[in-house]
Amino acid sequence: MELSDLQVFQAVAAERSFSRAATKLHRTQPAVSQTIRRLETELKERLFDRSSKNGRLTEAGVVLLDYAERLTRLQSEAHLAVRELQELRRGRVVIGVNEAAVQVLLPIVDRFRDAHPGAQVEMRRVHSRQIPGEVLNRSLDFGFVTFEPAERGLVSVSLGVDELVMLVRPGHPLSKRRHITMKEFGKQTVIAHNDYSPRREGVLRLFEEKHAPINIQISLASLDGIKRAVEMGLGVALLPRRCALAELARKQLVAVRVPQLGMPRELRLVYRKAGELSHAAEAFLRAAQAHVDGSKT
Amino acid sequence: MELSDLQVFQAVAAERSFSRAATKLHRTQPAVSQTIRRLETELKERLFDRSSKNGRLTEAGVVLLDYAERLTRLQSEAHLAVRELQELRRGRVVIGVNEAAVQVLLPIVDRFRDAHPGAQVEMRRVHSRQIPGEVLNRSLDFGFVTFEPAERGLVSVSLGVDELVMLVRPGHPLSKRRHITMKEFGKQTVIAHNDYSPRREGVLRLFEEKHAPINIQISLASLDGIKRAVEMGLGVALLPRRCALAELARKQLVAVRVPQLGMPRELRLVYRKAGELSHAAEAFLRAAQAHVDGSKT
DNA sequence: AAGATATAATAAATATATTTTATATATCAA
DNA sequence: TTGATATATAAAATATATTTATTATATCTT
Repeated sequence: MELSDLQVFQAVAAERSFSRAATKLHRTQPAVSQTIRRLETELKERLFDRSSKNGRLTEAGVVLLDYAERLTRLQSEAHLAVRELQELRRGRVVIGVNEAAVQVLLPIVDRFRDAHPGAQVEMRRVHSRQIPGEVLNRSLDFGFVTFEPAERGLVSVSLGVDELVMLVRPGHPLSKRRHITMKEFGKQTVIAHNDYSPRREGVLRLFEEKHAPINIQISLASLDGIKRAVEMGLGVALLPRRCALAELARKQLVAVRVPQLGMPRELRLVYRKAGELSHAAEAFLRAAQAHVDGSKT
Repeated sequence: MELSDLQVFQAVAAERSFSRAATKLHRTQPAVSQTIRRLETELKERLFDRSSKNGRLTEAGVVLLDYAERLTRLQSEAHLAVRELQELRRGRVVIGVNEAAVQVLLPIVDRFRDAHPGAQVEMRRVHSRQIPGEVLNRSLDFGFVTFEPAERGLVSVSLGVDELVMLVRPGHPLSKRRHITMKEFGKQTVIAHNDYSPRREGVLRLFEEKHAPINIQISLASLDGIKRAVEMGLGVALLPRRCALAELARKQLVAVRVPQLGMPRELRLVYRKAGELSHAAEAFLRAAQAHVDGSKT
């Protein structure tokens, strides 16, 4: 009694016909007949009642069918179980991030790779606006955003809070200050990103309302360029603290808060609601959770 | 993935060695190697860790071993279930009877249950007319009838002969008689069933022809009611002897033959022609046969 | 009741798998 | 390193399963 035999048996039982089962299984009718006969001789029992036209199961056939179903189900479960293992090991997590996110995510990625060395992590540059859509359509497993997406079917967890801070070089006159006002910031030479975003517009408008219009004198295309320019003393920048975590730790740059701005922003990891995640993705989520929990304490 | 492959896999896991497993399975070592490799390529996953000498299972191997055990256990359960069916430790016989049959069948059922305590017997109330059809369409395994059904595909065996007798209470004036005439019966107060049947009509007509019309003064809906009424001396009844076997044995009632009626009726068990019966049904048939043979002697 | 049609069983030929035999390679211990 | 043990690989032999062609059987029609 082999699983393949039982599958043939199931097909015959389902189709109520040897020949229909044969075509369904891409075999010939005699092959099916033989398989059934093999089972029957092994069990010393007829499985189908040949006397009636419509392939009716005998009592023994009914009993065996039940077991056949349980056996084939268990077999596919076994396959699945091994696949799941593989997915964790070979699996791949794709995260959509914007430039500013990398430094926040790196410790999580590190923790995840530690636990699952075989798994791959890809961090893909995606504009924040597009992230929810791409997570939903499965182009991404995760997205890193600073807002709570409205799309249903998405969930998000907070990875902490961030705020806009003024970045200056260590020797800068304001570098010893704990915080400054918006007016003070307005007087600075500002180095900024040169792309458009609604949030950026919002910030600029906020400064205008406070009669402290920002004086953007240098605009660059990359976050890294901005930071290097600030380090060189070409001016100051207003960026989320998370964008310069590494430089702040190394004291290459100093962050000065601008409390008036009052724009603390939550960093969120968004993903499809549970049950729709790959095993690798779930493991990544656990790593993220562990990281958040670890940071809190 | 076949059950035989999994059994090889289990042997290797148990022996922690390909070659020891091979000797245990009465195969050669390469055969075992191939089987394992077959499984591994199917699952795209190694099952044993070849790097260490002692055949250690990989993570996937551990997972598969669990399923292999469940699968082989289920397989032997399937075998066992069919065996049990064959040995009649399971199985079920459904018999269609009318009210009058129960007393005749009970000793057969008793004998059958004695031999096969695990088997179930269901006696279902079915109208005589419907019995042949229900036996043919397998709603019933057996039917108890008093005629030989014409349907092809059906066979029947006689369980003996029965006749209509007059039932009276022990103290009744006629209770000591061996037999009476129809005329004598015509003078009695008769308690009868109140439903219609062609046979009943035939009997009534017969009495009229003999100028001894029956005087039905009480008619009841149940066989039991009739017998109780006779016991109470309300009248006499004309019923097949089999209907009152128990009461006759206990001498609660007395049967007096009416030879003129001359309507001995064969009691028959009908069933589908051989080869289409379940093991339980065949065993029941054997019990019936044995009962008939036993009664004759 | 006879013939048509569908379905399953059988037998021989072919194809496919599995096992063995023989040999190679790797690992571990001394 | 060698020698011992264990697993892998390759080719031939064997066994098993599938197909093709045919026959048997049953069911349905008329």
